[in-house]
Amino acid sequence: MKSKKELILETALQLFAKNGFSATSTSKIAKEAGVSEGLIFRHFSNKNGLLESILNLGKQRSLTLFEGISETEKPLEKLKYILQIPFKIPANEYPFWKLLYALKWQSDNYDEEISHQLKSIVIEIFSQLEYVKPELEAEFVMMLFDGMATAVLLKNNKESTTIENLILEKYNITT
Amino acid sequence: MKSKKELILETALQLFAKNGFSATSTSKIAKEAGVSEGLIFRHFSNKNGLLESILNLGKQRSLTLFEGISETEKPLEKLKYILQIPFKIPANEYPFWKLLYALKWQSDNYDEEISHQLKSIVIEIFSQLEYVKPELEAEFVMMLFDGMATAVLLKNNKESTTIENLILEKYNITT
DNA sequence: TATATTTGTAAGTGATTACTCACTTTTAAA
DNA sequence: TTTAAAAGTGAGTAATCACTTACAAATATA
Repeated sequence: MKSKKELILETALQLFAKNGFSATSTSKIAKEAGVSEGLIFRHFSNKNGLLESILNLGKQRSLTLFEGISETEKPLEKLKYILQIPFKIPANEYPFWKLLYALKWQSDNYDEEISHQLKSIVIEIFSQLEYVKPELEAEFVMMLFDGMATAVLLKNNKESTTIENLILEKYNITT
Repeated sequence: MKSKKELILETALQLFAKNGFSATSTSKIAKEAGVSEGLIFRHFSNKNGLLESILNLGKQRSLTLFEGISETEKPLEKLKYILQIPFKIPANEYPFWKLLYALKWQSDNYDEEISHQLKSIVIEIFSQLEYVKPELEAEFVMMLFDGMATAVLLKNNKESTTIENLILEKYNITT
């Protein structure tokens, strides 16, 4: 059974992802979660603290997506895994990633951490594959990655496997 | 010389793009623009009306970017032009596109109009180029397009021409 | 010049905001 | 079982929200 603290976090995440952080009032969160508004501030210092808790929790849970990269040593298989990540996001984590991508566009909240780590991994991959300009190719993959994630999160693409295969073929990855 | 109405529109666009629509109050806009708050509501029915005016004005100004597509009949040149669009956005139009992309993530405001028009053009291009699955390839280009626009608008990429050329090469387009 | 219309302001409005406080209930340790 | 801490509530708070209203200044038309 969920604690009321977890209930607040989950409800706030849903509302933040759907309507935005500023447009979601603490009173709405409390009402939706079925708790008193004061309880939010007992568990979290303030509304921003609530957002940070959501972000930290979401990162912990979601970074498991990236763990699989190091399961293989072969660079092309690593690349294959990375290019598949956006399509492997579980539906229950959509709200978290939506929130993260939405916050990107508000300057002060832009989280570069995750994408930076991923990019350096991709650079290493293209170095091993002896690309002439591995940094440039990695930059391209990161752009593609953003585009894929956007497509998955905003349009609920039913035929994701076909586009997934198309992308893999462009790097001569058999499926 | 700018009218106060134009001044309000311009100021609101800057603030909406920087801090978000909900986080920007009409009093902030008025103070920043140096006009009384009441004047905002004289010129625009309400805060949402102000947003719509900004969006309409921005679209009119910015759709000139897309006019160039029909200047040539050759499909590959059309494609080349389209793939270059994100890198050709003038800096003074950044706030508008930032606002548009930020609004994408709030469900009810998601503007599909522009991207839908563009996608059907891209489908036609790949049909003429005799791709086996033109819709799929177009979907890929649209994803790439979103990723490029994000990269340009969020990271102020200094070496945009190199990544631009890389992308063109992937479709065997000489530069 | 006289008048009508548009543009602009200052001071409001009730509602909502994030957050606090005094208090009660529940849980857990001694 | 006593007691202390943690969890939870509901009624507040001042500040800010989007928006209105009554009125003045500027502009255009006759």
